Amino acid sequence: MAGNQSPDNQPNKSNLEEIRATRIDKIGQIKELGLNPYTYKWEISHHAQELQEKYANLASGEEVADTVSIAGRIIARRVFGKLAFFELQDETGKIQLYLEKKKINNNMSDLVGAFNHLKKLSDTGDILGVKGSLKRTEKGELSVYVSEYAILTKSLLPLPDKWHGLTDTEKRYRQRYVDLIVNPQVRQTFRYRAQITAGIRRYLETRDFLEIETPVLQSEAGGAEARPFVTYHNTLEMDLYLRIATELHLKRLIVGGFEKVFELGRIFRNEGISTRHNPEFTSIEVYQAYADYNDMMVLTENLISTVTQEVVGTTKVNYQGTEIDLTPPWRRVTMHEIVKDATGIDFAQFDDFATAKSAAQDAGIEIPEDCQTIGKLLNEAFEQKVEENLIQPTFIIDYPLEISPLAKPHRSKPGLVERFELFVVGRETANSFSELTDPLDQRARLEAQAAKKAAGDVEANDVDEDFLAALEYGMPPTAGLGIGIDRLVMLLTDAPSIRDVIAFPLLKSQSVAIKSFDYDSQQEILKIEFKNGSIYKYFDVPESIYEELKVAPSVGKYFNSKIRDKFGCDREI
RNA sequence: GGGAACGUAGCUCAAUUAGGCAGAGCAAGUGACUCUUAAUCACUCGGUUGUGGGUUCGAUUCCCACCGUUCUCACCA
Repeated sequence: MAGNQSPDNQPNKSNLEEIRATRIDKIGQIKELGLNPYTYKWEISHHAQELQEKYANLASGEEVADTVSIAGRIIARRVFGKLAFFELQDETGKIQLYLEKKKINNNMSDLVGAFNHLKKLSDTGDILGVKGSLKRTEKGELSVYVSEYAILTKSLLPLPDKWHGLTDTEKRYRQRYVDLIVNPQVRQTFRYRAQITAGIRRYLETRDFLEIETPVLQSEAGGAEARPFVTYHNTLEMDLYLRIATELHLKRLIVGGFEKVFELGRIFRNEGISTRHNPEFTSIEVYQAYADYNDMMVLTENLISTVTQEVVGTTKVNYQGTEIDLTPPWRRVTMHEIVKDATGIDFAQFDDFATAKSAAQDAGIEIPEDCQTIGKLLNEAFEQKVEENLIQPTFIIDYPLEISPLAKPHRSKPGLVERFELFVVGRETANSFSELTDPLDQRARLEAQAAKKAAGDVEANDVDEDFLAALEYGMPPTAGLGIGIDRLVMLLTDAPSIRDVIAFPLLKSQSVAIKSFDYDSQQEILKIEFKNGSIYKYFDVPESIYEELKVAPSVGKYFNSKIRDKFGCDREI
């Protein structure tokens, strides 16, 4: 019974492959016992957190007869001869399992040696279901006093260090599932994120806003200045763009007669990646007919502070060591005023660009090539001297017209539009305007954009004629609002990087490691052996490709660009 | 795209200053153990030091290229 076999059957190694092999061997042993290592169902009566709360007052050493059934992942094992303590983690938290040989064997008489099988065949990482009563151990740890168990899913790969966890940033992002298993605060971040988006939707829906989905694939990518992703529809034989904003379609819905619409969804911009930018990100755009940007400021304050109160429990949040007070009302200041405060320059006083430019230069503002109007100069001054200092929530209002092609001219300030942006912790977090409803004015502005595109500006758009047609049917006075959801979630979850609030952020694909390759010139087959041991055959590969591969400075880079996904292939091993 | 830093066992980290046998803890394996909770004790296994070159008697360490990550600048939200 002790099973002391000859020493030749266990290689006794412990690198990853051997750990995996050992666990696969345990799968066989589980099956030999007539059990399934990948079961179908487990009836759960409670979650860990629920039990911790319900039995918080159970005294050390006490037991209660209540039977419970829970399931989760084994994250720690402390095994004695006839007794074992496991830590089980479910979505809500952790609870200890008190596993006693006598009790388990008595209750699981159908499985001879049930306790020993658990000891031998389970590993940290396995998904386990248990039934039992509640007991607080003599040392004070609330535990499920297990009478019955089942290994629900056998895990083949070892978990990261139980004490240090997983800290390697790259692995955390690439293998988020592991990150989620071992870092409870990461689960909490995504729980918050879900609550925030749900809270936003609830807030708007109770105020009679309708969420209407608009196309992600568009023949014109408009509504913002950004470089789009391009894709191709085979049957229609046309290029399509992934949307860079939801604006132009939501406005069509306003034309159609809806008075309050919004869409919370994914936007795609083919631009740089940073701690504040991901190529796909989530925005919400809200449009309300018969309202203006003043109404949107109130909506923004109330929406964000309400959701923050609901999710975080307060409207004062700590972001990277700074307390951010989201209690409304928020500071409102015009762009002209705040730039004047920061630089001493009143850009409203200038009549000609040259004077304004020299004043700006004197104030230490760097002026890029394409900055050739007073409005753009003002915006440069704002971005360089003001933006990063706007820590507490601040509405910057009344923007220059030339940087706001979809906004309505200001009702009393020439050259400006009725627009605001919300800044928190130095970041643009929301953008809103009284929407431009004049189709002729809109056409002129879009045509100016199209001219920029024709001149080579990759962020400018062509004229969306259908959108202009919609405006020509007549759009009621409307205010629009866009909020960057990822940045809002960062703020509310104290996340330093946007990647911390995106479950699966975009990373570069890891390079293929090629061990060797050879070529059959008769059949035009290129055979490539990878370092992970797999061998692929690529078909119909011209000899020239093979010759180039041989002399390529980086085999992996050449493979990625010229061979991978370009030729048909079969996996041999 | 530019700049800086980093990449060592499944995980967390040493060794690099000044080139000289790559080392721990956790995890894993075997055995003991009925109150542990980073369990303990004994024994054991685990490495092409990101990849490819170069310098050298000798490279984890120095040099070059490449791959990837992080931060940052640019672009942008």
